[in-house]
Amino acid sequence: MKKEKELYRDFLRSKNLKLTKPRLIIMEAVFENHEHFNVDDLYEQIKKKHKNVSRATIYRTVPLLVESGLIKQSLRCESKDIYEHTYGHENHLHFICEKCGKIIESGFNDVAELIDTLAEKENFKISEYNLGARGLCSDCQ
Amino acid sequence: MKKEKELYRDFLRSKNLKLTKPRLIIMEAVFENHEHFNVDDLYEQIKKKHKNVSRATIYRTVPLLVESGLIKQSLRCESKDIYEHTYGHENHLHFICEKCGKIIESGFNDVAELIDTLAEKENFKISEYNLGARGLCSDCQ
DNA sequence: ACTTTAATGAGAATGAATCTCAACTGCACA
DNA sequence: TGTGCAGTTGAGATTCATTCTCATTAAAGT
Repeated sequence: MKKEKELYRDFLRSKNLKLTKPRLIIMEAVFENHEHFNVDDLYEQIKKKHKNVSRATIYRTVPLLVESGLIKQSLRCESKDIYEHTYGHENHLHFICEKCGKIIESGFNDVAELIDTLAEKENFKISEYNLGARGLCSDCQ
Repeated sequence: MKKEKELYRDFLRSKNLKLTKPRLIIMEAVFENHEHFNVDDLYEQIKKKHKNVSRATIYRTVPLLVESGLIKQSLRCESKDIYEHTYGHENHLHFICEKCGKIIESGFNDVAELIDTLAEKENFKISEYNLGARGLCSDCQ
């Protein structure tokens, strides 16, 4: 959590953005526990400790966290955008169960390597992988 | 187009769904040209030839086309769901340019194989791959 | 402290997707 | 070919995530 905070500070400074209370509260909430979360989750979680952080501010701050590389947009779920940590987390791919909604994370490195070579062929510079598959988990088959 | 139509017919029959005029019009529009499309594209395209196919009906019909295996949900773009053909199209992965929005399609088989083995480990039955990466295309770098 | 300028909160606005319901239409059967 | 009925449709209303507006507030350099 120490490192994340510093990275975030540096990012804001580098963009001439102010280190405001809401921005800190939101980033702390993000790193408190969630692996995957959406804006609503965040809002509810923050409301418990701090009054007066509005949804609008969360919607405005999340893209900053994405841009800073601390989180990234992940799958959509129940027609909400959902996000996941990237800092300190290995890249991984998602298997999403179509029946129970469970998300299984799996290794990644070999896949990424393969995709890198494909991207190279197209002269495409990858900034973010988006890899997964839908189907049925072992419980639901 | 012959085959698609038959598959669609069979699918509807197998589900005890009626082969109505709007359902035919929509499926014909889908297979007329688009590689990638959203509901709005479809609506505009259909309006040119046929009056009176409502958006609601398109929203109701697209999931049928998905379920029948003729199309699948693809990336989201401009906060709209977008779809792509699957019937008669090799699986592929998408490189999406974050600047100009261009979608580059690239090979797939090796990646799919790799992912299959990962899925096997988790005892997960894949029904649909979802593979891509965001970044910058050669023109936008 | 003061000033400037960006950031915030609250609620209004937007817009894709879904729902409602009266009118309509495939389609099975006579 | 006509009849009945359950599934479908069109049009507009509704929902709900996300974005916008704007008056108020608060960082941060001086």
